[in-house]
Amino acid sequence: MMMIRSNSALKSFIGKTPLLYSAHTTFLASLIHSNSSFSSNASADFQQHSKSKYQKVANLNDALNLFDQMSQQRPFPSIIYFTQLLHSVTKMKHYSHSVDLFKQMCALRVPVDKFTMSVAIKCCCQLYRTNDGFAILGYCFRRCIVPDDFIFSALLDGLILEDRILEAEIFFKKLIKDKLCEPDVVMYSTMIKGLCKVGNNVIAIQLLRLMDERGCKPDVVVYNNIIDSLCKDQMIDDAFKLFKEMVFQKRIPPNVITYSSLIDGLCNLGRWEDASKMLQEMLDVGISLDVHTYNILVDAFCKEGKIEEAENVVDIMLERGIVPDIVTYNSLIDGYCLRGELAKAKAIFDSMVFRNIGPNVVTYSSLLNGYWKNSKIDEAMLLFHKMNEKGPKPDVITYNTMLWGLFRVGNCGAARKLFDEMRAKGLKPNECTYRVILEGLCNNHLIEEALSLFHLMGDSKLNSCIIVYNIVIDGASICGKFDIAKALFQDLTNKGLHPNVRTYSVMISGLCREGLVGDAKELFYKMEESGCAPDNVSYRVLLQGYLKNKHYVDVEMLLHEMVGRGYSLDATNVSILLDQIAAGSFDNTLIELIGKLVPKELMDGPNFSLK
DNA sequence: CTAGGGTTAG
Repeated sequence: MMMIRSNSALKSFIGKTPLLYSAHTTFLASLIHSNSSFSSNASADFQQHSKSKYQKVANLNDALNLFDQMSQQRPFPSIIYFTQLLHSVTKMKHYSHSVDLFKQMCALRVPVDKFTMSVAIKCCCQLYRTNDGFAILGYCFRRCIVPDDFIFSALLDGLILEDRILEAEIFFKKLIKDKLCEPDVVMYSTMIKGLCKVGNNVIAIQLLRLMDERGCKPDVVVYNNIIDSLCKDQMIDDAFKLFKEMVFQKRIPPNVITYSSLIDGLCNLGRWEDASKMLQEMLDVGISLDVHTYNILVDAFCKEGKIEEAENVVDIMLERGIVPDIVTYNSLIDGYCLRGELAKAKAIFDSMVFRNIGPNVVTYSSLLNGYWKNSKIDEAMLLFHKMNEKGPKPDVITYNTMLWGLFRVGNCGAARKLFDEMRAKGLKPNECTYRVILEGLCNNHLIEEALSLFHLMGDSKLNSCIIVYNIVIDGASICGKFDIAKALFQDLTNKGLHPNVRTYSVMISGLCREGLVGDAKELFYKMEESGCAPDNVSYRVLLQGYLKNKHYVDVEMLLHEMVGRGYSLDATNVSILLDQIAAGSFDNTLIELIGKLVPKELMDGPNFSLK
């Protein structure tokens, strides 16, 4: 059975590079040969028996009914039972109901204690209402309840959830300085998570060292936080350094999350063979893949366009008794969308209902994204309509997707309306929203509006972002306002921002568009000096500038450099070069040089017969 | 004696 599937997978790889093929196969092989993972639930069952009925409520309704009964008894049942019930509701993630029950308890004068407070604070924080959490902390002080690590951790976590990292840091330091508590491993881990969240891996590692020095031994969760963050930032070598430190120096056994993070990091870098090795290592040390790990693999295959492989992984999951969840199906939808197979994506979307998995906001957004990327305007509009009628509530990402699509088809008016609508619904546009709008306006030649929006952002985080600058600089330059582009380029350094490769490429392209080839060349060689090496795109842009401005003297040198760096030409370059060859502008040595720079994809095209 | 906190996937 498995062999047949592997063979069909094999077919899909014919024509691809052998390395990729074997890496994928090994990858699958290690999946196939791994042990089935039917873990014993004996201990869980045992624990079930010792649990009270307040801890075992199956759903929200039961919990609410039970609460009603309890609140009518006199005297009140033990606060322990109330708190257990509250905790059950919290574990079901019905945080707002939990807070509600807590409020009722207070109103009924049920003698709430530290444990109750702790659950209530936790719920406020998870609802992005950390300020309310702090209000309950004040209530604790008034009631002479001394808050403990649990309460402080919940508050710290809330600040981090709301991206209030600076406040989190101040709070954390204050706790230590005022000796309100000595942070334990969970609190350190939470603070470290926050630092990682804002990309401050270096400080996170410093805190890891500090906690060790202060006598709080880091555990696998602390390491996982940093390892995952490093993986997400594509700093996989650092991640492995930490991994080895954890395993060999600290003797902390990695868990399924450690491996999953590393495998995810490797897959995102396209390092299939290494990912495969890690998967094997994980199985060798006796850790089975869980639904998250499988989902990472499904997602990785989907992102590579290897849907057949992804489907194989799903089959393996099913065979092993691991039920694919909404994340699995969302990845598959993404994968089919990426390949332009919208009917397949829609089929999965529709099938989810039968599997008792209701499509969530991610599912809808993915399919919408697929429709827009493939120019299925009507389908996108219809699906969005359906979503508003009877689907999950669209979130910022949904709106960003819609805005992107509307701008792409040039419907700036509808985009405007939708933007107003999203704000009317109380959704806060994020950085991505502004990028989408700026780019949309620029691409539709509405540079004035883009600039006024850009200036409207003032000195916020939003326009102190190099990506945003790149968009506006490019937009201004495309719209013939190169003086503005130049001013913006100056402006960003004044703000202490560093131009990146893209910024330089955009500027070089702009200079060339203005016919200022000399300046373009100067900037091109300056960027390397500034520690920003030109990439393939920079070369292609400059070459295009040289050619379009008939600046032939530097072409040969540039081509040689491109060969040296292993770069290649794009379709535009090749097309102009072919014209020039036909016109006799280049001699034979140059034609040979060009031949080395034409990528295989372009060679196969019917328009290019360059040998 | 019974109760509470942190890690992976758009």
